[in-house]
Amino acid sequence: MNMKRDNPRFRFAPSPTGALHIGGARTALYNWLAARHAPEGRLVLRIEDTDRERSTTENVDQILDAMDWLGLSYDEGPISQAGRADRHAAALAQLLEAGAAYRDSATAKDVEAWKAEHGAGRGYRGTPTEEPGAAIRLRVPDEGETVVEDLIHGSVAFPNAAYDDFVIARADGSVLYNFAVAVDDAEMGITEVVRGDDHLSNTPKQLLVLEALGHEPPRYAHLPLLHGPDGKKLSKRHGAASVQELREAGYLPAAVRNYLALLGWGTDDDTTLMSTEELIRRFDVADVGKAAAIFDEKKLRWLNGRFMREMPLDEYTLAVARHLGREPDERLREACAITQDKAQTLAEVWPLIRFLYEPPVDDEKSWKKVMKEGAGEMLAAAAEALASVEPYTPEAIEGALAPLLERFDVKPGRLYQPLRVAITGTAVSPGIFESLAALGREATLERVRDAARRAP
RNA sequence: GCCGCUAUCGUCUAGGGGACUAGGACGCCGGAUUCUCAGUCCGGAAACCGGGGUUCGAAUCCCCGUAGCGGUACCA
Repeated sequence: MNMKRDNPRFRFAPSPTGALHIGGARTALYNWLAARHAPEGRLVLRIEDTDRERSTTENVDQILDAMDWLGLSYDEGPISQAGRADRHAAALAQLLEAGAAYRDSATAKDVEAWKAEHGAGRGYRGTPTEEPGAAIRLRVPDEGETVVEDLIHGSVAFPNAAYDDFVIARADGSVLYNFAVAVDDAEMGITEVVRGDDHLSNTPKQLLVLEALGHEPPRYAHLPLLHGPDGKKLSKRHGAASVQELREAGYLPAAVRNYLALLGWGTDDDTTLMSTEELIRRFDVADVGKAAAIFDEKKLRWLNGRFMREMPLDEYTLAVARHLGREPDERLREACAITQDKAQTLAEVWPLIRFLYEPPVDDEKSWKKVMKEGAGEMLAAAAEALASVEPYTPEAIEGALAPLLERFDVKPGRLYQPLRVAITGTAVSPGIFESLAALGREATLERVRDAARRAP
């Protein structure tokens, strides 16, 4: 935030109607970065669960799990909005008492009829009633406009006349979103509201509630939305749409934070690769752009690869182990060592090291492609060389194999590709000398001799 | 329909009246690294939505249009 407040209080307020998707994750990230950037910033997590039909505890757990995996901590909460019903009821009573809100038994059809009569541009104005089955509406002025001072969009004015006297509480007394949000933000001392652009048009309503209640409004920043590759709103159709899916796809939390931060926000010097510390240091909500961004997994993959390559081997091994659901032992560490500069996601590691754990399964296409006439003879010779090489290291192995190239008068690929297929079953693997060494002499000889017998 | 937001390479963006022959990154294409794939390095193609203004000068300011998106629920 550009204007420094002493103790800015941010909030992330997801509704638990599904898993935390990428757009929500970015909103959470921006709030977190801004809160951590400010000297005494605090972040409150509030669960907007006033829609009891769609809100489930499973979804709440998923959101908490996603926040945890992303490394986004919060200072207060999670606070259930539904759990604050008594506070909402009190605020409601206050407005009813003051005449700022009233009971109205109008149905959706009635509102429609009213508009047909008064014009589509006029907001609905109801008639107070004492009937029991009536909802509660807020009185909206007919004149003037409500102005949202937005950190990203500047001043945005909305004509009051265009807004209905909107329903703030159901007939049963339970409150609705725009009312609950305004009350909670005010009573929880929220000073900075950073949320998606889809709430910009809702903000005047919340401002009206705040004003009726006599509360100071928080500062607002509405973030541009995230879209899928087709330009439409992001959804399951677009591949990895939830945080959990990102994790399963093998992305690193730090890379996801970096990528998400860059979606809608950039640095003046075009820095792309940033540690989370640097993100916190440089992030400013006021610098966020105005246009919706498209989530492009290709760039995330690249960024993720960069993070994977820069990790210390132990950390990298641990990340791979957790992704595979294994214990990080010495064998895995060795396997990771020869793949670290090849994979872009954790999910790509296993196919590269699988041959160290399981017998090779011949990929027919690879076999046919590399096992040309004479391959069997070369493999047999290679086995012989490998049987006696000492020590059994990548360097020594290379030294023992190189003379065969001259002896058979072939290019390196003619020898190394058959060897690769012999030990891994496929034509793609980490470096051949590293792979032979990692496999170990015994297993190597067994596989190479077996291939030598079967090759032409 | 009404109210509102947005608009620079395919994508993320820099730029905020002259420094723009519009910069960077991903992706793409080509080359190098002669063990595969990847990685890495080098090079290349690629954009100011359209039309009017304002101004000596507009990607930048204003208006109109177009397109996309959001809101318009007793959803959040």
